[in-house]
Order: sequence, then structure tokens, then C-alpha cells
Amino acid sequence: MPGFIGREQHTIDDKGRLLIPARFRRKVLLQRDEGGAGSPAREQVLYVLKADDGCLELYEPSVWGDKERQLLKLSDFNPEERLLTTMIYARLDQTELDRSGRIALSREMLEHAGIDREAVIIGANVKMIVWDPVRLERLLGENSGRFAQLAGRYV
Amino acid sequence: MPGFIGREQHTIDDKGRLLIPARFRRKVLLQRDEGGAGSPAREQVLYVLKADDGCLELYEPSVWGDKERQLLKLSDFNPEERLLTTMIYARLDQTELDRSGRIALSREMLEHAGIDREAVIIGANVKMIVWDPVRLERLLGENSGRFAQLAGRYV
DNA sequence: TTTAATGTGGGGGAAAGTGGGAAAAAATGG
DNA sequence: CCATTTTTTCCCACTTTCCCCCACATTAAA
Repeated sequence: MPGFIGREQHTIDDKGRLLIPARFRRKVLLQRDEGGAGSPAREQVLYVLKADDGCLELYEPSVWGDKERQLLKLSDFNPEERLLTTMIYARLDQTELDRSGRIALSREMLEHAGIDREAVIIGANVKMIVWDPVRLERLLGENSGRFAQLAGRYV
Repeated sequence: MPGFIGREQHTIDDKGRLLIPARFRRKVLLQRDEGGAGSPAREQVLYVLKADDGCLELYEPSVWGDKERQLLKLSDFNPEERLLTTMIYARLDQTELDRSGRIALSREMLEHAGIDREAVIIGANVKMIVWDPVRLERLLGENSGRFAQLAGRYV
């Protein structure tokens, strides 16, 4: 359980690189290398998923692995289940942290989240969510009145 | 159950550091480290939450953990539940006490609470709440007339 | 009065965040 | 299959922020 908590805002440079905050970085486990003979390379991997509400989700491998296990149970031949599988993998990508702790986000991912130059990273315990600052502010502003009601109902 | 009780006022320095009163500090449990190889570091952690009424709430890990468990039950795909999750984590931060028993509050958190240089910390048993002294006084003043009615209804 | 514990402030080293040059790899076109 | 262009990624350099540590003032305890 990673336990990503906190909110930060960082710039995305011309190459589309997004810095993962140091405190989150420490919780991204090292991926075991694939038994390659000469490669002792262990990499920090993150899974990137386009979410419905217009943000991006970043999953640490062990957490995404749990979801993956669910997906593998789905039938290849049941049309509904097959469609769901396609939809999810079509929205999914995999990245590695570079030596400075950044990940490269594709143009497509950035467009999905409406991210230009600035991005807000929010720790949501088991995953990180990435928002365009303006879009997030709009979402929170438009729904601020519902917070008490929702919190009361669910928590 | 931490059992924070009492009211104190302290200054916040230029670096945004707020002293947790010694009597509360003793009730903030040590967090177990996360099995990191070289780090035997145990830290005193507090969770900071922007509250709706314009103050900050400080939670001791075991208490916040209970809330967290509720949040983990919420669906990733139900729009309402997802929105609530986003709203809460967008308001949440995590801090550690330094050797002097202080926590660093981000500029954003301080702005939310309208805190400049002075802060009132009130023990509310299971959590601490942090107010700008003026704002707190105004709230209490404006609503002093309602006290008897409210107390009568609920206590 | 002495001693310890608490609250407040700040210097300085280390780490984090940001940007860009250049080599390496991949994609594209003949 | 090679040549050219584009993209990726490794690396270094700079700036800013953070945090460890110490110093001191003040209060409480012995």
C-alpha cells in the first residue's frame, strides 16, 4: 500500500516531462528486472490511465497488478467483457521514472487531461491523480456546495 | 484515542512552522517506518485537512486511518463517490514533526485558514483544529446567541 | 537559585525541482 | 537496406526550497 498523500503543483516542460514529487517517489517500488542476463537494470514503473472525469491516474505496479488480476478473469469471448478489456487497455500506458524522478507523458495523455504547462498531482492513497489546475479548480468550485452532503452520506 | 484537550495560541514563523503544544505532542504516536531497507526512521506524522468552515484539522495517523478505510470502500466508477474522493484528497496533506515538535504548513493551507502570524490550536479530543484567532473570534461572536439552542438540541 | 522543559528564530548544507545539450534510439521515406 | 528526420533519454548545471541543527529566550519544575 503506497500511501500517497498530499497535493503539489509542478510544471511540465517542453518534452512533456512531469516530476513525481520526492515524497511520492520514495513510495514507488523498484520493479524487478526480467531476468535478462546482462541487465541489472531495475526501474521505477508507473501505469498511466485516462480517467472518465478528465484527469490521469498513476498507479504503482503492485496496485495496478491487483486490477490486472481482475481483468484477466474476464472472458475473451463474452462481448461485454471483451469490450471492457479493450476500453481499459486503450486508455492505459506504462512509463518509467528517469534519473531525475520524472515521467514522460504522451501528447495524447496530456490532451485528455487538458494539461498545458502546469499540473496538479494529488496523492489519493493508493494512486496519484493528475489534473490541469484550472480544470480541477472548476470541478471543486462547481461542486463545493455538495461536499457536506456527500461527505455526510458516505463517510 | 488521542484525547487532545485544551486551547493554545502560538506564532507561525517565516517558514510556516507551527508548534504542536507539548501536551498534544505526547499523544501523537510514532509511525512505523515502511520496511525501507536502510531507513530505521520512525516519524511523528500528522494529517492536515482543509475544513469547510475555514480552519485546518490535524489528525493523528490512527484516527485518520479509520477515515481512510471508509474512503477505500468508495467506488472508482460511481461519479459521486469518485468526486467525493477527489474533493477530500485535494484538501489533504501529510506532515511530520521536526525535532522541535513543529509541523510545516504549506502556504496554501495557511491561506485557506486565513492564518498570518498567529494560530489558535484547539484540542477536540480526536483531532486538533487550527484557527486564525480573529476568524475564530468572529465565528464565536456571531453565533454566540445560538449556543443554548444548539446545545439544548444535541447535548 | 538551579535545572529542565518548552517555545521561537535562523544559518547553512543537502535535497528537490527545473531546464537544456547531446548521444542514442526509433520512426519515416526512399 | 541505408539515409534523414524526429523522438527519446541520459546526463549535467543551475536555482530554489526544505530540513537538520544549534542558539537562545521563556516558562515551569525541583
